[in-house]
This record gives sequence, C-alpha cells and structure tokens, in this order.
Amino acid sequence: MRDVAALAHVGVKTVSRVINNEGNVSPSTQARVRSAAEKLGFRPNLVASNLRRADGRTATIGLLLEDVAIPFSAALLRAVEDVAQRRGVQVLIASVDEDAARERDFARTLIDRQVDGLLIAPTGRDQSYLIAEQRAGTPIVFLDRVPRLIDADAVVSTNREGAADATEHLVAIGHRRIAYLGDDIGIVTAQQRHDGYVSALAGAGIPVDPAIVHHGVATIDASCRATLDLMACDSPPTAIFASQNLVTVGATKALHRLGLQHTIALVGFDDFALADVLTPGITLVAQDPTEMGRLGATLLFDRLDGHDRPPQTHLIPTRLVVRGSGEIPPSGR
Amino acid sequence: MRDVAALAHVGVKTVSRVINNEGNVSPSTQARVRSAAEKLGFRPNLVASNLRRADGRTATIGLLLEDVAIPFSAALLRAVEDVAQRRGVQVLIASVDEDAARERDFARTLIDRQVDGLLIAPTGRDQSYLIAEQRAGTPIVFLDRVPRLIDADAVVSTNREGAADATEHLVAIGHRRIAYLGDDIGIVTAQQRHDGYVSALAGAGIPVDPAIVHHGVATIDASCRATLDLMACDSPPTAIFASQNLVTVGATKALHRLGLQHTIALVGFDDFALADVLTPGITLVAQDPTEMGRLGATLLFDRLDGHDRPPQTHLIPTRLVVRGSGEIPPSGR
DNA sequence: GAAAATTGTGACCACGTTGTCATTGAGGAT
DNA sequence: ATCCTCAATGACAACGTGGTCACAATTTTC
Repeated sequence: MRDVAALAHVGVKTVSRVINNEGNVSPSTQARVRSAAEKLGFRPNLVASNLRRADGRTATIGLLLEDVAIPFSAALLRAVEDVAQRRGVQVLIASVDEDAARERDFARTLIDRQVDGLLIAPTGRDQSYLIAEQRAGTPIVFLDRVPRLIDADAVVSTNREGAADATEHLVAIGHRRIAYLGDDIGIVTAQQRHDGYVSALAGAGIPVDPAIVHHGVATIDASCRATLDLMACDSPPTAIFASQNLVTVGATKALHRLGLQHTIALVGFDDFALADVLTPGITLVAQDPTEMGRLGATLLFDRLDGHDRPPQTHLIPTRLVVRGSGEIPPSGR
Repeated sequence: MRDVAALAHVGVKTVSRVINNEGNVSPSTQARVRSAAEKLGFRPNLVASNLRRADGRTATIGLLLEDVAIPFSAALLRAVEDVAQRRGVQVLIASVDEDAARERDFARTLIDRQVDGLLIAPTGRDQSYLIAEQRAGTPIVFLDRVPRLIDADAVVSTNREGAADATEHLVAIGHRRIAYLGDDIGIVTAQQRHDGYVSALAGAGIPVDPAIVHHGVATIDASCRATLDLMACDSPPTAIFASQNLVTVGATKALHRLGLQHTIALVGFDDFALADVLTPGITLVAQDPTEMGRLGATLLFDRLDGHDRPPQTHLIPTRLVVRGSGEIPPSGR
C-alpha cells in the first residue's frame, strides 16, 4: 500500500480510501491511485484489514460438521455457504467425526481465528464450554442436534415425530414385530428417534423387544451386518425401522443380499439419492438439510446484525415419503 | 495479552513467549503467566499473530470446488481436510458452480485472505489469472481437472483411458450402437472422457453417430430426460455410456422408469453409493476422489515446505467395476 | 463579501501480536 | 577479583491496514 501511495504521490490513507470506496476522493486522485495499484498488482491484505477494522469482524464463520463426506452434512454445508456467500462471508469447516474432544478443539481454534459466528452440529454431551464465548458476543447456532448445557439457537428436524410416523406407518400396514436399527443412543437425534419408535409402539400396545433393537450402528457395513444378524435370529422381525441414512442403506443392502427386499418391510430416516430407483423404492422419512442450513445461517447472521431474541429451537418438519419398501405386509415365513 | 501481562507482573513479550512455548522463561514465571491467562480466559488472537509472524503464514488453505454437495467434491474436501488437519491447517471452501467468474473471484478473495496455498477444481477455460500469484510464491494445485494456460501441479483421473475402458467393455459385449451422455464438452474432464469414447469406437471400427451423443447433460433430471429421448428416437442405442456421476444416476432412473434396466446396457463414470444394490448393479468406472484429494493436499504442503519440483500432472488410475448393467448383450428389440 | 459548510488530503496512532535488541544478574572459567 | 557466558526479561518497533483528526482549498450560504 505504501508503494502504491508513493507511486500515485498520495498518502497511504488516500489509497485506503480509494480501495474501500470511501468517497471524498477527487476523481483524478482516484484514477491515479487505481492505475498505480493496477501497475503494482496491489491486493489489499484482508487479514490486516480485519485486524484494524472497528467492528473486529473477519467476514468469516465457522462450521463444525460430523463429516462433510456424508451427504446430509454436505447439504448443510452447501446451504450455509450459499447464505454466507451472499454476504461476502467465507466458511471455515471442520469435520468432527463424532469426537467430542475434536469438537471442542476445533470450536476453540475457530474462535481464536476470530470467526464472526459459529454453526455447530454438536457431537459431545456438553457444549457448556461455549458459554463464555457466547456471552462475549459470538453468535452460536446449533444444527441438526440440540445442544446440551447451553442455551442457544438450534435448528433440528422433528426427529421424534418423524420416527413415530415411520413406526406408526409400519404398524398400520399390520406389523407388530418391528426392529430398530440406530446410531449410538448417546447422540441426541438417535435418542429422539428411538423415543419416537418406542412411543409409537406403546401407542399401538406393542411391547419393545430389546432383542431386535440395535444401537451403535453407524456405518453401512455395520448396518448390513446387523440386519443379517437380525434376520438370522430365532424370531426375526417382519419390518425394520432404520433411524439414519447410512443405516438405511446398509439394511437395504442386506435385504437385497438375502433376497428379502420384497418380504421384509423397511422404513428409513433421512432421504438418499436413488432411494426411488431401487425395487422396491425405499419408504422413508425425509429431512430437509438445505432448509436447516439456510435457516441456521440466517439466524446466525440475524444475530450478527444485532437482532437479539431469546435463543430458540426451530423445528424443520420431516415428511414420510412412501415408495414401496414400507408397504410390504408382514409375512408368515 | 496486556491484561495477562499486568496480572502476572511481566512484560507482554514474556506472555507471548509462554503462549508459544518459546522457552527461556523460568518455571515460576511460566506458572504465573499461565494462571493469569487462565483467570482472565485469555485466548490469543490468531489473526494478529499471523499478521506479525515472520513467515506470513496463516495456517489456512483455500479449496475451490464445483459444488460441495456433490459426493465427488465432498470426498475431495474430506481428504484435503484430513491432510490439512494433521498440520493444524484450516480449510476455507467455496463452491464455484461451473461459473468461471466465480472461480476467479473466489480465488482472488482467498488469496487476499492470505491463504498459504490454493487447491482448485477449475471451471473456467483459463487459469492464467493465477500466474502472478503463483510466481509470488503461493503454491497452487489443481484437482480433478487440468488447468489451462498455466503450468502447475494437477491431480486428475485417467479420464480418457477410463472412458475408453468403459466403451471397449460395451463393444466387447457386442454393442455397436453405444450412446454417449456427458456434461458440457467445455469441461476438460468431459472432453477427455468423450475423447476416450470416440477413440474406443474408432478402435473398433464403429462410426460415431452424433444423434446418440448428448453433451451438456449436467443434472440427474437432465440426464433422465436425455435418456428418455434417446430411447424414444428412431434407432435407439443398445447401450449407454454415462460419462459422469449424476448423469449415470439419471440414466439409471430413466431405464428403470421405462422398465429397460435389463435390456439396455449401461456403464457409468464415477462410483456412487448403492450402485451395487440396484438390480442390475451398475457397472462403472470408479474414480478415487479420496486419493486425489490426499495427493493434491500433500503436493501443496510439499511446496509449502520448500520442496521445489517442476509442476507435474499426476494421474490417479480409474478402475472398471463390473456389476451387471454393463454386461447386458445387445437386444434386437 | 464574510462566515460557514463541505471536500480532499495526509500525518499519526492503534489493532494484538511477534521479532529485535538491550539489560540484568547469576554462575563458571581464569 | 575479573572476565565471559548465558538464561531471563522487557522496551520498542513493526506487520498492513483503518480510524481520528487537523488542515487547506473550495464551495455554499445569507
């Protein structure tokens, strides 16, 4: 900047004014500065600029996700990115991999990097470590999963209701022996979906059989194995509720491998590409990660703009999508 | 930091030394500083730190992708993130959406934000705008697509060879009327895959029929429509080569909708979840985005570490995965 | 035509940190 | 006792900007 100032025979401050379109610079000076900047290939250092700026903003937000390679997370990211981009804000991301320590470390690192706000799909059982930062004025919004031990905005799916819908759907078809396959019950969403499953069964007067309830199923492979085990047991279920994306895919694989895809009913949670191309199509409870990310980012920016409401949990409704796999009646076998 | 220094009765520089573990600080002073920092909840400002530091590094790299919501891009991102994380480097991302102007703008913005290096899946036909920056010492590595009008490292799939493999596979099964569905031919990878398709046909003495070659097919819906059109035309193909992920999915959908999934052969490019669960399973040329991202990031960090080799294009081999859809023989219809 | 307002401009400091260098005092070698 | 070394420390400047303020030149106002 000094070089540009020297070449244009002006002070550095005037260069700054021109770069930031501050006005009150004569057209001829502007032209001189611009051509000098052009000539020297000058680019402003945004890091220095952010350091000095009055508001202390870096035009950067942080996004902590379970794993960007998971379609749900990727959709969240893309939605957040779109909102951020419209405001010229860049997104710093980190995949946390269901590791509470990583969640804390990354959150802190991002804060140390002076992000203006934080969007978090939390993993740990305790987000109270963020309270100080939140008080200090950094807006924090949670996505997909409600936070624990901290009061903050959150945007989540109607997990309990969606899971209940799925289970009730199977009950309505006539099933009474419905297996549950889900992620680690320590994860809030898994907990809520399991709740929905249990309450729907209770509503139908069906007892929960722990033998056909599997927690801690987190990958396609694990789900595939769990399903194979389920079907090999003494009294296999006639229907399966798969409470998560990858779990649904794994269960689908297993049923296809066993040739049972037209025999055992399956309802999943969270949509995936091609669910409608399979035979039968996979009936499932669709979430709306794009809307979730959009709303989350909007809430964050609202707070950055000074809108100060009490923290609130926003529910994004789920939707049962009927495609075939969930409408298979119970078979005697 | 001043407050911490005051509370610990030391100079700011000593606080800095303790924070950065520089050594040459007496244990008692260290303890005093640490407890003062703890008490005040002091967190170092990495922005300021980066500004002052001698190497000018921000421990940040930029990643420009087509669209993070596309599984291929998401896998790239995740692989890059893993390498970066191991070095304590954060990743700034931006989705470019096949828009050359956005590519340029984001690249510049990221550079202005002082990223230490840039990984780019390029969209435009000209990356010469980066030459100055590259000369200035910012390492730049291209992913997935070779850059144009600039000499730089690149990590790409064996697109031409993979497409030729796919086409030859169909020819070997007996097909002579093989349609091509692909993205905008202006995209390097689409170009290369089309080349592979053409050369494989030429090798088999089969003329290319423009009537069954569709470019500019970029989405699932577009591909679905294009496939429906293809099958409705006067002399429909007996096989389809779908040169991109979403295109393959779209073609699959269309064939299923028409009930032709066991009649028309299909080979795709780029793997996707569930390709093996469909009936028939989708035969395709698998890429390895994880290895691509890993290698790209490694090359970038190598340059950051001062390893200075001439720029080079690295090829990640593709692999034909046989699953059924590509082994359907031509039918008379 | 004088006073007031506005415009154009640069000198200077500050943002929060780290690099440089000088200073102090303790301990070792002669 | 003298010199030297070295660990421990802080004062100060600097990174590349933007904010503040002063000041001259110009324009507007009555």
